[in-house]
Amino acid sequence: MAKPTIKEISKYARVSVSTVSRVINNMPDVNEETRQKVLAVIDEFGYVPNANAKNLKQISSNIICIIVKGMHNQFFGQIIEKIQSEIIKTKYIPLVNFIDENDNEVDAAFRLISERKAVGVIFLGGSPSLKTDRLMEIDVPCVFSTMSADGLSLNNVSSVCIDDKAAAKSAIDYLFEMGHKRIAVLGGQLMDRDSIYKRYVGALESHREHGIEFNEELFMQSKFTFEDAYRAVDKTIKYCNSRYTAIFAMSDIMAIGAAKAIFDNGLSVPDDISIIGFDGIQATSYYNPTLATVKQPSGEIALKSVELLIQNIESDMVSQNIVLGTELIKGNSINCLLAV
Amino acid sequence: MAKPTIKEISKYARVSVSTVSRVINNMPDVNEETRQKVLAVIDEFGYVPNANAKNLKQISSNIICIIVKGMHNQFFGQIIEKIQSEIIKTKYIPLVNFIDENDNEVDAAFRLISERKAVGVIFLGGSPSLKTDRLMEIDVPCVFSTMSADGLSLNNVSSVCIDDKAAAKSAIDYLFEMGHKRIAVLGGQLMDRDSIYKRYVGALESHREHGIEFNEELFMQSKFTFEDAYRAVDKTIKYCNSRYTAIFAMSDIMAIGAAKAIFDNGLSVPDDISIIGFDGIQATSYYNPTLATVKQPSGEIALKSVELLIQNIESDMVSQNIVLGTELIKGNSINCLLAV
DNA sequence: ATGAAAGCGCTAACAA
DNA sequence: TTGTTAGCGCTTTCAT
Repeated sequence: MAKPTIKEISKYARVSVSTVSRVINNMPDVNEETRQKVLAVIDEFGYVPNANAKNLKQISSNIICIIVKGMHNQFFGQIIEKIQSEIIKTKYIPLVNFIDENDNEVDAAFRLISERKAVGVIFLGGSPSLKTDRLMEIDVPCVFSTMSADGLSLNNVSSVCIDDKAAAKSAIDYLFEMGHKRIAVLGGQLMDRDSIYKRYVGALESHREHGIEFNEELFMQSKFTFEDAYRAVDKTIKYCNSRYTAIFAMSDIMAIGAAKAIFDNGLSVPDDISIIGFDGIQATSYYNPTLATVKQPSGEIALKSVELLIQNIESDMVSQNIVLGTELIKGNSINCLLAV
Repeated sequence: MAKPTIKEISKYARVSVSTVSRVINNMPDVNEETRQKVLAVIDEFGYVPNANAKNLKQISSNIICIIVKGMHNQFFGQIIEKIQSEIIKTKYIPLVNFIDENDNEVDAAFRLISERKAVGVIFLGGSPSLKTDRLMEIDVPCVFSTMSADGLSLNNVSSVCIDDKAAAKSAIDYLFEMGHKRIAVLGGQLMDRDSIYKRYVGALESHREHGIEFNEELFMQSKFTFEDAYRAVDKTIKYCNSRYTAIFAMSDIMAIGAAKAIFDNGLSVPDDISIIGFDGIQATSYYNPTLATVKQPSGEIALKSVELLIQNIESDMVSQNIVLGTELIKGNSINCLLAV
């Protein structure tokens, strides 16, 4: 038999379709003998229930969809893998969707919810928080992973992230501690994504606390890619008269692009310019020199995202914003400018 | 209205459900006026067809599933993204599934085909070719992406990959050209994955052609991770008496791990030990020094994989094994030992 | 504990 | 060109 249906199974097991349905759904009200008989037939014919029919009937599907925007880096890679594996342990089914940088992530979520009857959504990357009007219309729980939903006051949206401001501040604080005074910030478009702006504010705050005014010229805007970070840093080295002794990069990928630009200009990391990155991807530990970074607890972020989402799906919990701690990894990419 | 169905739309548009169905499926036999009217109502109510119902009815689903085993690297990341975006351009729907290193990828495919009625499968990573018996039972077209299915003689299985043997050989040839004689090979478990074995054979062949016998001691086994490659290389530097002047790593990730181990032992790349990697991920261009590598045409692999699969889904094509060319990227990680 | 039967939302004959 | 209708495979009342 090619693809047996529940009907066929019921025929061969000499029971009704409802009984077979009860067996495959582990209902308690089935005679043990009957259950065994049905199970045997299912096994014999290699029967697999048709998820489409099941979901059609049940209206909802226990699909959790994960919408990923911009997965150019291992940081997201790690998180996605972990999210998937955590979801699989439950009765839910992960559906990973990579969307283009130019696509609207909330629209994508909508589509999946309508089309596939997804029961929950995890957003990874992008800036769904800027699409509140559309987001509000989503009638299943959502979790922003690595991005804050604080202040959004949407009760279907929760978040698991770090304190971007504090994390960025700790990085700059460290640079100041090491005697740096002219610190460049390599980041994305401000306002564009919340976390980017917060990191920027953290950088400013650290400057203020150290009694140093941040020179706007030392902000280098770049996309979160190797090449764009390279380009940005290369340009300032070649053409700008604002000199700096350290760079705070808003991602490790950018930090690596920056480092390469420095090397290619015949300079050294950290002797000429120190660098600290952000995220804590594995590649930083294997770079030459080992890159300092602010490590996000990616495993924990993934785990909490899934837990929180499932909680929200199963009970009517209120929206929560979980903030996790970061860890400063010192590496060998920062020079101490203080006479010891 | 919460979630309008085709019925509701038909009611409000004052047409029958079949007409609505015709409109949403772009059938030609609909009066343009009627079509516009229906479209307007669909838009007004924000109607989205229920994919479950559609697939249930159609038995098949136009879902293409992509089974990814071990996505620890950007190489796969790039390919997945491209495969997704190519599939989206068609009428098919990508369903990405990451599976654990210990899970059986063919079983996973089976599940998706049965449960979701997937119409095609792309395998990325893992070693499905070792599971021919189970693979044979799959009744939808499959494509191995980056892995060869040559010699499998399963007519539902095609592949898009590079010539691993030739590619590895070209890397080692280049090392010989640069005057290296004692070349270490850093690779995975032989026999485990076809492509790994082929790369090994390519390495041997190059040695033979250059009249040099490959010293088995110079084969370092490692998983395809930074840390394991690091461990393997660190060990040989510290404890082995077999010295080498160059390493051929079977992946760029391994090459980076190897490089770091060399640096941490106070040696230099390329002055003490030269390195060439494999895959051609972006990180190699941004490493310090720029790493030599054998670049796989990842975009083309992704594109051809999708094209081939769809061809096989739509017409009854015979199984094909497409082999694409690689490019040797020279980088700065290889020292020339020849007196010039 | 089990069965009969009514749909879930959609497509695809077939009829008009 | 449009409408009517019979299922697709399953779950879930409601009887028994």
